[in-house]
Amino acid sequence: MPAASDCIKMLDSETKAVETPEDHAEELRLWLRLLTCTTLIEGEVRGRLRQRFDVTLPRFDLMAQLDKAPDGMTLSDVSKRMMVSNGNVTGLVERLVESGHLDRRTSETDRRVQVIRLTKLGRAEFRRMAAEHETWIAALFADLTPKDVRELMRLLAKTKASAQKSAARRRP
Amino acid sequence: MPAASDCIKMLDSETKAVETPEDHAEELRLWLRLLTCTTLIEGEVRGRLRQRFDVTLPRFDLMAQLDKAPDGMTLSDVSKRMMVSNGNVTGLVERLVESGHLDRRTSETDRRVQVIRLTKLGRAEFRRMAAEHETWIAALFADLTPKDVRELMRLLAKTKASAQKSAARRRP
DNA sequence: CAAAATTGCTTTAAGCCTAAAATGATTTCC
DNA sequence: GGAAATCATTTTAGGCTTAAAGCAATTTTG
Repeated sequence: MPAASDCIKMLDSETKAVETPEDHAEELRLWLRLLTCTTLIEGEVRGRLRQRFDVTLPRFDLMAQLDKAPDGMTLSDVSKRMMVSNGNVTGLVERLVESGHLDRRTSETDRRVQVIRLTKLGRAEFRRMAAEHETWIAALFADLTPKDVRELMRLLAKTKASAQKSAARRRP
Repeated sequence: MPAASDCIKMLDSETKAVETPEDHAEELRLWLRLLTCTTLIEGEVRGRLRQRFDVTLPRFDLMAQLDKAPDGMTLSDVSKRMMVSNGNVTGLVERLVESGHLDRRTSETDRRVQVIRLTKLGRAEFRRMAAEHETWIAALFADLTPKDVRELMRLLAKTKASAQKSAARRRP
């Protein structure tokens, strides 16, 4: 019985627009599971950063971006990389400059642009946190074999590409 | 050269505590990719919910939980399911009761407990949104084959279990 | 039974986040 | 050269989020 109805559905979808709504329950379940995994790990990391270093996850993330860019980044760059809104970055940077972790200066060539860098203090603190952070992540993924990790990387790359394509179709 | 140092490292890790910090760059990259995928999809869903239905993602998520529980849930249940703080749920529920989507009543048997349900309006609106939501998710995952989906489900289940185990070790 | 602990929820303070509008600087294009 | 468009950032308004403290109601325990 299920096999038969499947066949009919497939035939329909190969010929013409299907009236019966397609079943996408599997994709939905996949999305919820993906979200659960991320929320779980993110919450754990957030809590540990607060406990151990009294720092928030967004601040850590921002410093991580800057650590990879010794020559600094513009706010727009950061915003794109972190996939958050522009206004969000403004506030985060404000607080991190205030606390002495970031250095912010206006570009010489374009007075619209702000370039931000880690200060010596900021870099030192970030490195200290990052080292520990890496062990937390390793522990959280500890039960995955190297093969699992590779396979997940591959499938998530495919997922990212698929999602980007779909998102781009609406925002060209 | 890299092979030799790998051997040394492996020997070390099989015999005694290693002085040299282990390399967990792969797990770190995996985590970042997982986070990217989730952020990407979540942002897309958030934007569409706002555009099409003028509703926020947290509200939609809360209604989704209640739609699966016709007899209602307590705030604690919701909080656990959604993996958010208690105080967060209080505010969300307040606004959804206000807008007529939720019904909230104090339990007969335990006056600490609040039971919330979808109203007729809430359920109708949610169903309408959920139907469309499902097609968005399907589109975002469209390039994955059924086999990819199955494999991702499996690996994410393993990831979730691993993360839960690791998280539980620190919060028993 | 009454003190102590737990449970369910709310409040508070601080910060995060978005979308949209506003501001100011730079380019583009007649 | 100057109007128009674009770009980088900030501001605004509203909502989300957390951790921690607080308040009742209930359960546990001596």
